[in-house]
Amino acid sequence: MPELPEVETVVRGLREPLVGRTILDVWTDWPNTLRGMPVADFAARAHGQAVRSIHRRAKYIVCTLDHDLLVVHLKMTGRLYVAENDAVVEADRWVHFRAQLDNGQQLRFSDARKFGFVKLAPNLETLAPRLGVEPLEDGFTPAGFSLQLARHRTAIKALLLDQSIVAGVGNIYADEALYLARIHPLRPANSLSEDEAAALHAAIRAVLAEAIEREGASISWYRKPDGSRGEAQRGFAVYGREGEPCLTCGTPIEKIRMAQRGTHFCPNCQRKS
DNA sequence: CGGACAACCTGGCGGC
DNA sequence: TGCCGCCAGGTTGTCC
Repeated sequence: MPELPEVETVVRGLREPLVGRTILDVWTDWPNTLRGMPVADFAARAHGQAVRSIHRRAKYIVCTLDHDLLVVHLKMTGRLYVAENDAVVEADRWVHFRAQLDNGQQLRFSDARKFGFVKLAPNLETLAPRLGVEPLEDGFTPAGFSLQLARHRTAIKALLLDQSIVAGVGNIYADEALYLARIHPLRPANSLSEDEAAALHAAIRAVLAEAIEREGASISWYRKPDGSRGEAQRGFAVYGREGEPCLTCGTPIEKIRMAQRGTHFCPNCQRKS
């Protein structure tokens, strides 16, 4: 579910209720949510640590505690939110982790598919050693991106999904960015001209920034921490629009399978050559 | 290095 | 209604 804009929206929504709070205890009903750390060890280590700050790196939610990082990955169906101790919300149906806070509230992690995780770690590098550049930060430049593309002959869509190149782009925004840049998803990365690389660089930034403004895309599972839906799906030009007319030329949008992922594009606007 | 594919899991949906 | 197969926004590891 969540790609960079969704994770960013969650982080922004949790900052106010979470920063400054102290963790007292934790609970889980699905131990693998903690990926190997016994819940008793997790609880003992987290106990008494305050949340100093919260930020996003790629699709990871990173809470800086006094002595550790609390790292959450939502994967496909994860939701993270803060609720009053006795409050019952819809997402609780799939809740697998709770952290008791010092103010009568709880941080809850809900995850229908159980792909996501909550970990305590000294740093993010150990957990995710090869994350690429943040696409919305200054380090992401047209020239640098062009150099990266030149080093790979794999399909450009597959490269956009590779978190070690650009971190945070997922299946939806890869399709949307390629459409905006008018580049066919099957084009070998090293076949893009400098102009095309620059156009794709700009398109990645544009689709991500717009989706953040719309507070993420609620196609199925994603919700903001307050339980409401994002609106970014309203801006999609190709994702989920198979057979519908291209917004530019009217040609029906095609859906193909590549890198095991659904891939949407306009066969007229996005040429192979 | 790259591509294919399985694994991790469950829910929702379309088809019959 | 019920059952079945298929699909899903992510990441990692293995095999060839």
